[in-house]
Amino acid sequence: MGKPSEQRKQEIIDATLDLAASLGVKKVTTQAIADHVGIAQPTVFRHFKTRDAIFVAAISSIGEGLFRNLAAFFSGTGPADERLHQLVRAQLRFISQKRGLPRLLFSDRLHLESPLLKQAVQKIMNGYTQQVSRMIREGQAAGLMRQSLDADESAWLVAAMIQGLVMRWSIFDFDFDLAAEAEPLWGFIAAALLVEKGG
Amino acid sequence: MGKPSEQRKQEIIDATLDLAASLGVKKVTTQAIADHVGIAQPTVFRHFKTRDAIFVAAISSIGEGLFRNLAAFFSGTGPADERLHQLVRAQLRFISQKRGLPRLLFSDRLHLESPLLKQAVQKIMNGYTQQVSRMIREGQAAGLMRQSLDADESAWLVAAMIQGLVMRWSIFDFDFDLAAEAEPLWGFIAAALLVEKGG
DNA sequence: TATAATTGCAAGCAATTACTCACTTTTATA
DNA sequence: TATAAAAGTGAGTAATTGCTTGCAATTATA
Repeated sequence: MGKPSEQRKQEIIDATLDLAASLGVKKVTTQAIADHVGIAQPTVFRHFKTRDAIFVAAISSIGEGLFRNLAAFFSGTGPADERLHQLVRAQLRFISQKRGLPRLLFSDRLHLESPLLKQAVQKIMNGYTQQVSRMIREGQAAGLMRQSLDADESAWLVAAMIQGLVMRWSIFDFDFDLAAEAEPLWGFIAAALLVEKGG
Repeated sequence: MGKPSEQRKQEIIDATLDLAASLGVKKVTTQAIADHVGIAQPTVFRHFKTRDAIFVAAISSIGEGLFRNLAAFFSGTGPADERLHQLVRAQLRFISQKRGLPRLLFSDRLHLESPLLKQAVQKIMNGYTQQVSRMIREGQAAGLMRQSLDADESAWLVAAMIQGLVMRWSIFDFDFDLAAEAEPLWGFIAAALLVEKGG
């Protein structure tokens, strides 16, 4: 034994997300993590100072993965509406493979207990909506999207829809195909944002 | 002492929601509830068999309050779009006074631990979207709303937007006026749902 | 007023769990 | 190969916390 720390850290993060997905955050004890990784429980604390630090690292890990996954659409060159459509699709596909995310996102650990964790999430959400807002302004500048809607507000609402969708997915125990919701979701967003194509 | 049980039950529910709003669900211990009500901790168990039963009762209490509050808009007589607008406004106003709600809704207690609590929430969500879906179909029948959008899907997405909004409100520590978000939210929903008024 | 049910409490149990400590083994490096 | 740092462990601790129990006070009712 005695793996390099970075590797073990990632194993611990992966175990945390796996366990959160299947058992819920509360049952992700340091013992459960250790068992899942195959190390002793005190060893977990060799790699993370506290249990909360593990959750923060897990959220950050997903956040980075998300941005890596969506970067192409944020800064692509095609028309803004098509890129937004693809963004929504890619995002739901990504999240549908990360069931641990809603479990962490909707945990009460997040919602008052751990300021650090909350800050990490706030940062991700702010970064995300800024990018979407920029895309909407591009769409407006290109005459593709309604001038009447405020870009920032609309970006927040698009984000809110996705969050609400993910929340329903989690509350209903992942019992529908999240990625498949991309099309009706885009139908709604397009109806709201895009200017009517005159016949 | 020795109040009638129904009164004490309500006091316990109110205390639970108060504490959840200010401290987060995890810190709502039976001891904290007892202190807040002004009774001894074991006395709590005279009125609720388990701690979870308290949360279920609290969620149900809010659910009933919500439907009581929105019933008029669900079954009103005016045009569907105006009623939906008012519904959104009333709903956000109602929720903005119930900060304990998102704390419970986004607690990990809900998200795998307590099937009863989850069922209670699923029931409320289903009932809500059914009503909204019906309103949208009325709007479509009256020629006010786009035929191209599926009423059920749209109802879920409207609900998702509100949930996402409430979630942001909670993550950002209630630091913006939730009720004031009703107008931009309606602007977006209206753009999506309503048929363009031909000039 | 006698009786039974309800509401109340102090004390404590049993289980959980994040985290520490003393110590050994492995890995890296000079 | 000698040495130090890193990674690992078994055993244990301290704190929390949902819930039980035995008993007293209150309330309702006959």
